[in-house]
Amino acid sequence: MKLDPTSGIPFYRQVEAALAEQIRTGALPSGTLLPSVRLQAEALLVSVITVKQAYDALEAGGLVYSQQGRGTFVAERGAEAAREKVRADLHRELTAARDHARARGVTDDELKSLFLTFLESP
Amino acid sequence: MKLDPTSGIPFYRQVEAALAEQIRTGALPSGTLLPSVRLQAEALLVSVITVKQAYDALEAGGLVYSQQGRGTFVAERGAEAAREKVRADLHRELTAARDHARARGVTDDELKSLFLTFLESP
Amino acid sequence: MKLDPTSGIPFYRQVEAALAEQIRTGALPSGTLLPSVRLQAEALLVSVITVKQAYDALEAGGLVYSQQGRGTFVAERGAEAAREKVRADLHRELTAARDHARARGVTDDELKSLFLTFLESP
Amino acid sequence: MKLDPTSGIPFYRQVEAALAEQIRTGALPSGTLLPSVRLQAEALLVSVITVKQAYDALEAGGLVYSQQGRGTFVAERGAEAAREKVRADLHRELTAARDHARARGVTDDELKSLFLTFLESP
DNA sequence: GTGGTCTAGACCACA
DNA sequence: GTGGTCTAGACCACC
Repeated sequence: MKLDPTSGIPFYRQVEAALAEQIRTGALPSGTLLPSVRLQAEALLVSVITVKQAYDALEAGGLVYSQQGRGTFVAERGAEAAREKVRADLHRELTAARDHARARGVTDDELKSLFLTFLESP
Repeated sequence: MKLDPTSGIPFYRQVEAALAEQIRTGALPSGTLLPSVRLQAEALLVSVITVKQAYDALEAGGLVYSQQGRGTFVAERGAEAAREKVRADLHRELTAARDHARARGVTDDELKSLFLTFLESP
Repeated sequence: MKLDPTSGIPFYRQVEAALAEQIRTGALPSGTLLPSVRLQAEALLVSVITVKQAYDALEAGGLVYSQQGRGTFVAERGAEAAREKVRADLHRELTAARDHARARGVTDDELKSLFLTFLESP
Repeated sequence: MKLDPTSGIPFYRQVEAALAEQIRTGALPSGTLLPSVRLQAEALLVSVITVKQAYDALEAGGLVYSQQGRGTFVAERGAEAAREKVRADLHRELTAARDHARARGVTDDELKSLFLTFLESP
C-alpha cells in the first residue's frame, strides 16, 4: 500500500480507500484481524491518529468492526459493504457530474456522447 | 448572487463560479465592467481580498482582464473561455469517475448502463 | 492610434510610445503642434491627465517641448531623440534578459543560439 | 534570502523567484520540506499571506506541492519545472525585445550585432 | 504543528 | 474612483 502525498487526497481517506478495496476483492477476507493502528501507522509512515480515522470510517461503513482490547476485524458482510460503498460513491460522482453539466448548459445528448467517448478510451 | 457558507466551498470559488456562469450565458457580455472589488465585497458581505481572489482566478482563465485604475472587464473571448472551462471541468470529473470505477472492479458495461440510467432521471 | 486595455501596459505609456514612434518616423515632423491634451484625450477616449502624463514623458525625453498657452510641439531634434530612446530601451531590455539568463545558469552559448533562432523566425 | 522593498517587485514574487532558483540549482532537492508559511513569514518579516501567495505560485508551476497538516514540499520534478520556467521566461523576454525592436524600425542585422556585443561584455 | 480560508483595515500606482 | 499589494490578526481541517 502506497500513499500519494501529491494527490491532494487526505491520508486518512487514502488508507480507508486502500483497505476498502482489499476487503472488496477478498484480499482481506471477513474475520481477518487488521494490523493495529500502531503497526499500520509505522508501516505507512503516518501518524497513529491518521490510521485511527481510516479505521473509524471503515467501521462506520460496516466494513470492519473493532473490539476493545482485541483489535479491528473485517466484518462478516465486509466485502458486500465494500461493494455497496463503491456503488454509493459512484452514484454520487456521476450524479454530481450530471447536475454540474446540466446547470452549465450542457445538453444530455452532449453529455452522453462525451461519456461514451471516455468509456472507449483506455 | 448568494454565497452559501455551509457548502464547504470557499467563498472565492463560489464567486468565481457564479461570475463564470454569467459570462458563459452572456448575461455579462464581453466588455462589461464588473463591479469593483470593493463594491462586490460590500454587496456579498465578504472581504475585498476574497473578491480579488475570485477576479484573479477568472483573469487566469482568460474570462476577464483587469487594469489598474480602470476596473475589471469581461474579456473579448470571455464567453468562449468560460465554455472551455466547463468542458475542462466536465472532462476531469468524468475521467476521474471512470478511472475510479474501473479501479474498483466495475466493468465498462455496468458503468455505461448506470450512467444512462442517470441521464434519464430528472 | 489604438489603445489596448488588455496589454497591461498603462495607457499613458501606450500614448507616449505611439507618439514617440510617429516622431521617429517623421509622421510628426519637428515643429508640428501636437493636438491639445483635451483633444487628444477625447480622440483616445481617455482622461486628460493620462494624455498629460504622456506629453510630460515625451518632454522629459526631449522629443517635444511645450510652451505655456501655445501648446506642445515636436522638438527640433525630436526624431533623433526618439531614435536614442529606442536604442536606450532596447539596451535595457537586452541587458536585463542577458543578466536574468546568466543569473539562472543559462550559458552565453545557449543564450546566443536561442536568440539567433528567434531572429530567424518571423 | 533578502527582500528588497525598493525594487518595485512585489514581495511574493521575490520570494517565489528566490525559492524557484534554489529548487533549480538543487539547493532544495525534491522532497525537501519548505519552511512553513508562518516560519517563513517570521524569517522574512512579511505577512503569512504574502508567503502563501509565493507558495501558491510555485505550486501552480509544479515546483512544489503542499498538503494540509503536513507542509509544502519540493516536487519530484521540481528542478525540471524550474528549468522550464526559466526557459519560458527567457523566451518571453527575448521575443518581446525582438518584436519591440522590429516595430521601431531596427533591422535584424542591427539587433543581432547589438546582442552579440552584449554577450561579450561581462 | 501544518496549510486553507477569511477579515478589516492600509498604502501605492493608475485613471 | 480603480486594481495591486501588504499587514496582523483569526478559525478550520488535517496530521
